[in-house]
Amino acid sequence: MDAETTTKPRLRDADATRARILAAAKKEFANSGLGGARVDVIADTAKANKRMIYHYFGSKEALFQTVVETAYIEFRTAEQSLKLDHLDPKSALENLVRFIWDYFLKNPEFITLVNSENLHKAKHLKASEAVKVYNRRYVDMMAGLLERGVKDGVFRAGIDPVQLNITIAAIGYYYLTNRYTGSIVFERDLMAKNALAQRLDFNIDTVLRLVSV
Amino acid sequence: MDAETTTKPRLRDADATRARILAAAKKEFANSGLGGARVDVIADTAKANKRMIYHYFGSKEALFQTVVETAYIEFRTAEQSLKLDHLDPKSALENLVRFIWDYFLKNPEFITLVNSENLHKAKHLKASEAVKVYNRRYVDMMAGLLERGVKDGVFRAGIDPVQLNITIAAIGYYYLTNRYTGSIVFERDLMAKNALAQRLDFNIDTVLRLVSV
DNA sequence: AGCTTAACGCACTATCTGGTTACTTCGTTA
DNA sequence: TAACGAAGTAACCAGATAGTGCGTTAAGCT
Repeated sequence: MDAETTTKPRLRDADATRARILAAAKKEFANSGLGGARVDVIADTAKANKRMIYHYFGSKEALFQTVVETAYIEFRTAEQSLKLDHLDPKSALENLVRFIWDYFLKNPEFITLVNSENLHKAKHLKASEAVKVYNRRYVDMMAGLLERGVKDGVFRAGIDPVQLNITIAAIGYYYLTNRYTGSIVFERDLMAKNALAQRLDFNIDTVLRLVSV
Repeated sequence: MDAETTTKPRLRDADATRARILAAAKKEFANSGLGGARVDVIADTAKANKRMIYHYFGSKEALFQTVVETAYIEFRTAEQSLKLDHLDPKSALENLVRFIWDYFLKNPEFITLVNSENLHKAKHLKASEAVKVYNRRYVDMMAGLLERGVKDGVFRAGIDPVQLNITIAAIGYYYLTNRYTGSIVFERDLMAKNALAQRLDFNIDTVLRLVSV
């Protein structure tokens, strides 16, 4: 009837239903972990029937696997969209630290999903070749950035890009994943606006001191 | 009959049973998270009856709470046993980084328990006053160490001891908690002996560069 | 020895939960 | 427009799971 231009609200839309289930699953798995998540809750949240979950994904664990893999690829894709080549090495590195911090902050589910996956010894991620490919590209980018900095005389030589990469993620990730216990033991609100800004500054400083000559 | 000198294997020993349950629970919660842990498994592992768990701890969640609180206090207690006062500030800091790394490495359950507790927004740790007290003492120690370094002219002034503390934990914790996904995406065995040694060196370097004048 | 208290364990249940069966309804196309 | 496959649903099931009722027996005390 009407052309493809108008978005007709289809009563039956496989892609849309699948996407709703995936989004609901991401939320539920992030909130409760694999063991704590409830398939019925996912179905309800997705406004779908539980049968549909098994129709599209096969099992609870297969659904979890898809969620985790998707989350990883989304992260690396976002990272790839960063254009750092035209910046001087120091600014580029600072932007990278800032980007990763912001991503973790705005996507708290990502962190909890990664934690869950590691609790299960990464058995759901093992299959994925896509993740490796994305990551290789990312490590190469980091290596190139370091090299450029050395050539410019602003970075010291001999830094392992993987170690640096892990450290950049670590100083943001740890702070945010442990925000609840952290806020208790340190008796300050780690998620207060100024606390977050202060932490980001500290992290940028840490990384720049680490690579400087 | 025989004196208290000989350790008689008592058939009924409340403390021993309680301790066995606690140890089993720690293991099970660390392996499977709160949602994935099974009370029956804990009872079996503890060679106790499930009834005993409810007798001593009341509920699965109360047991989890005890496990988490105990793990925290054990960590801070071990930390306190470090004697750093007689060392020059740099060596003291290096020893601290080394200690925390070793502790995380040798107590992997600690990390997974903290992750689980944060997944649940630290609702089980909220009550505990003991944890706060231990932590205050620790932060004070760190502040004193920094101050001493400044006075000696080896550390720069103005470093927030809490931020530094978080960073020291972060660069070890993140590497170890994400060892499984990390080993996949970076395509190297992060837990290999030389990889671990390399990481510790990198971390010590990171911290010393961070505090140096 | 007798008595009281607390450790201990069997066997049970109400409920939950992942997964399925059997069926209906919509959309597309021959 | 008939008909066929795909999308969708409700009701159901078997096994799992947190939690208990109640009886038994060891340990300590007098």
